[in-house]
Amino acid sequence: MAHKYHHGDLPNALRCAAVDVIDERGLGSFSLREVARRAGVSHTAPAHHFGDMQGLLTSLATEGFEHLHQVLKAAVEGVDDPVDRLNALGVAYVRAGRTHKAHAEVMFRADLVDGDDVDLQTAGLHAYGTLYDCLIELFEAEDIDVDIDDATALCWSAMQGLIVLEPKFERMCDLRSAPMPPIEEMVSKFTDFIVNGFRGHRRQPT
Amino acid sequence: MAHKYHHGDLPNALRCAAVDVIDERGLGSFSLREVARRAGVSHTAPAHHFGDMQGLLTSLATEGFEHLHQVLKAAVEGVDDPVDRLNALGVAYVRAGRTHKAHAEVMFRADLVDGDDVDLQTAGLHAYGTLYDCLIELFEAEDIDVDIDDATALCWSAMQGLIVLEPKFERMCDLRSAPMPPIEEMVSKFTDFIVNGFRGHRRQPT
DNA sequence: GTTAGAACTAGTCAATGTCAAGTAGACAAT
DNA sequence: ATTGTCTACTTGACATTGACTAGTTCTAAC
Repeated sequence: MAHKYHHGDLPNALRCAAVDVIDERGLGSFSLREVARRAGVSHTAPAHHFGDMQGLLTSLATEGFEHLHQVLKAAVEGVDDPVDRLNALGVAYVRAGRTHKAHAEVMFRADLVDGDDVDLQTAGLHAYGTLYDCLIELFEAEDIDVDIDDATALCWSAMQGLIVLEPKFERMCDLRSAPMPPIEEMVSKFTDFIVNGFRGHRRQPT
Repeated sequence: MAHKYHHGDLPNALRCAAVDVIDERGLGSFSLREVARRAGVSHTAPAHHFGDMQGLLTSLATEGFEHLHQVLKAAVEGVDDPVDRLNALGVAYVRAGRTHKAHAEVMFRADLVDGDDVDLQTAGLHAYGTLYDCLIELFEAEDIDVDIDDATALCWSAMQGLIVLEPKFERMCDLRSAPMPPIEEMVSKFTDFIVNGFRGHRRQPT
């Protein structure tokens, strides 16, 4: 027979199916049963592995953060200048949000995921750490006296806001029939402004 | 009898009920029927005024933007210094997000609202304009040469990101048992960094 | 008073998340 | 080989949901 009773790695298959469903129909009309259907299992199979819908989506969000962490690590590799590194992180971040739209949509949706999930937290912390470390290096290199947590928060907020608000910005540009610059360009501008802002807090002004 | 057949202003009553439902049960388990129940009308009454769920939520989002516009206008009133004005806008923005949590949750959810809705667009544009105008004044006052749309995008993104990511930041602080500063303080820090960043693009350096 | 139409209700339908109960296979102990 | 006990699933049922169709009730213009 074609189908084994034991699937092999159903949790992963369900995650993939979930990504497909979100990509095709959007999170608004996401359905556990549709996910099960695509994975070729019964409609209650997902519950067995993830408990409920929140469990599946939390697992997806965790996967998203883990992937983000990898992407961010890869982005700074081989880049020496701290500012370039920061910019590379920003670009990688928004690109990850684009290439993994389904994951990105879920990752910061407090109403859909279980924020207390330990795996989710550690995965998020790892991604956070990459940015955090990058800023430490930058501040040491340029002798900047800014609280790292504040700086990390600003950088992350700006990138996250950019991703969320991009459709709105695009509309604003359309209304004035001005073309919206590619998002990577926006990231570079943001990075430039923010780094400039940090430089206002140098210990010994040049 | 106590109830008139015609409600008087059912659309408004439904919006209020919707806010209550979102506040109490969250957007995840939001239900049109529950809204109707709370408003004391049949389960199909909302459809008559808003078409469908997306219609109701779009109306809520529009209301949110209109309120935000009022709040932002009020925040800058009587504040003369452009930087103080920008800071006041930021504080008002995050406070509006807190005091009107239900609206804020809906306003930027592309999957729940109809982005093509004209009322929603104009309401959003008005709120955007307040920030836009504030930055124009700032740049004129300080002779800064930065594209206003880029600047607006950065300010808005940072504030929006702060609201969305605040729970995450709080968790990061908890994990190191460091207290999270009040969000208004974060806004002021962000504003400071960002304005500093803009100042790096003065036409005639001081 | 009649009538047109707006405001709202009632009933129905397929679809969904979750729960309870059952079944199929793996695997170790006897 | 058989038993027993896991895990990995399935089947069936239930209440709830959004949306649709077809009515019903009230308002107001004439």
